[in-house]
Amino acid sequence: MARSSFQTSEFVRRSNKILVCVRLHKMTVRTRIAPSPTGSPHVGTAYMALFNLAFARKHGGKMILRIEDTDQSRSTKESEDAILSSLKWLGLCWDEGPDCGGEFGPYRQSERIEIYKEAIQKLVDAGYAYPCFCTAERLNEVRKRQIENKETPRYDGHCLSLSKEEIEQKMQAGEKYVYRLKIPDEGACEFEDELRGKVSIEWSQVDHQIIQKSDGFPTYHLASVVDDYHMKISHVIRGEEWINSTPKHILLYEGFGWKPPSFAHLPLLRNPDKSKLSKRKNPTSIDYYKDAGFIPEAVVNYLGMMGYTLPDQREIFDLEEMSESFDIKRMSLGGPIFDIAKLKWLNGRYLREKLSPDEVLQRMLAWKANPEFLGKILPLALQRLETLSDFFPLAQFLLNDAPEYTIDALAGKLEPGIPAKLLKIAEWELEKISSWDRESLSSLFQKIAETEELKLKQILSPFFVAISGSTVSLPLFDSLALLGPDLARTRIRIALEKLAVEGVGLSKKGLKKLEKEYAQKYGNRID
RNA sequence: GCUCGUGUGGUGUAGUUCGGUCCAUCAUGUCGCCCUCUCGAGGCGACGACCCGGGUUCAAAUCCCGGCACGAGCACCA
Repeated sequence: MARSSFQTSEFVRRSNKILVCVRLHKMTVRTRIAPSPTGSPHVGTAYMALFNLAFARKHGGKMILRIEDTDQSRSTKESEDAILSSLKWLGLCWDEGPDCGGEFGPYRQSERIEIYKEAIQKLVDAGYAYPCFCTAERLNEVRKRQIENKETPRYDGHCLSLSKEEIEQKMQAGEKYVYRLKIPDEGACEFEDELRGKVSIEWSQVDHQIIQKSDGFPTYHLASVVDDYHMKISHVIRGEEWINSTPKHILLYEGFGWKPPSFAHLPLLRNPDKSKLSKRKNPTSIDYYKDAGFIPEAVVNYLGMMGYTLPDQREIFDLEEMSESFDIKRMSLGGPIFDIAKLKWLNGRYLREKLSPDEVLQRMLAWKANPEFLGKILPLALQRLETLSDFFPLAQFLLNDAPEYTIDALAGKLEPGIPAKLLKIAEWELEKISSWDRESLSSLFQKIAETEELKLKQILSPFFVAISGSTVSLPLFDSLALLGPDLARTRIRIALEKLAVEGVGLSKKGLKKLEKEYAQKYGNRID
């Protein structure tokens, strides 16, 4: 009896060991998120991070964070820092990354340039890539003609016919060039998507993608494939927006002679009008949700229920609970609409069910009810105080999500249409400022006043209302500075929407006209 | 425009793999009622959906075909 049970357990032990070996050897799950540090931390990044994490955790694997900063003109260190700290705030933590290192670093693409150079040479040698000397003018012309002929715009392979001598000559002459991926002339690329099954895309639809820019930096496609391979990524879980370029990636793996990872393309978060979530229509910055008083647990929980349900349909869960039973096949494929009303409900439940009153108090203190923040408001309010009790009513708009006001207050005494125009211009101009402080904000509005040939005082009234809810309030520029870019922008957007529903906003035509006028007076927009 | 992807109430979803147990689940939202000093929270209830048209079948949300709608991609951006 004792002996046989010993044998049994010995057998189980041994076969477990074998199983574990097989898993470790073949199946070590490694997923990644690869944000590009070109703006404020996006909820979509958090969404992808959450599912990559849940998948990795479920399979006892790791998630890697890699910074994709190959666009040197747009990438900033501030943005990188902001993204890392926002993800940390949410509690979505990575096992390897630029801040904590790891076995397969560096984790910032700008620090891996040599690896890509070598990789591209390998591709050229293998006949998968070639140099291209075409000018932007020629490319534009080709594209124009193709669109006229209703074809998918695509490089025509012009430089493919260059001889070795011609190439050498051009390079020696110092002509600018890029490297392109050579796409097969016919057939289709078929690949397996973990969620959607077989996907087939004709090669004729795929462009001869530039894989190295003329500044010597690789593009996303090349860099991410090379890094995913070197970082031993087993499962690429990313947004649906990448499906159409997956053939390029598969071809790159083939060119290198590497085995591609599995791919899973998740649906994209949507605006209420079903378009891809964008800051024009919805707050997309993680910082907005933090500033507006949401707590990280609720935000993560909410993102988790976008497209996913636990097997028992429970709605309140954390990352750990989600990971335990996580099955990527349970994802819904329709793009979920990011519904702030439901997020608020969920956040409320966390506040009253998951946290104790004392914990809620601590959160509030850490959030804005602290000496530092209130201390910054006080100097602005002081001249306006007669009693201590005057303070909070004055400061209210700096502590709440958004103020309330009437459309009449917003429209003010300005001519109809002017408030909307000013708000829109400011929205665009605010995208351009490099640092969000009193000085920059002040000069921004001075500039608008000058350009629009109005007095500063005149243009400011709609902003006072949009930001504070009243024309009688604390100084605007200081208030904006304290509010931060995300809350401020959202308030301007809300004001614009209010004007639009009242019929005194910008019509489609008006907006087009304003866009042109803006480009002329203020230069190009950044979106 | 071309290509790919996706379609269950206003919104998030279960059910679709292997057709019946689905005159379709749960939640949110809106409205109403109860509780309560008000409001809120909580409880209860109502409203509201299988994109459309064919086909297969005794039986279709589920399988097949054809439409339609929506989204994404089509950059020296990622």
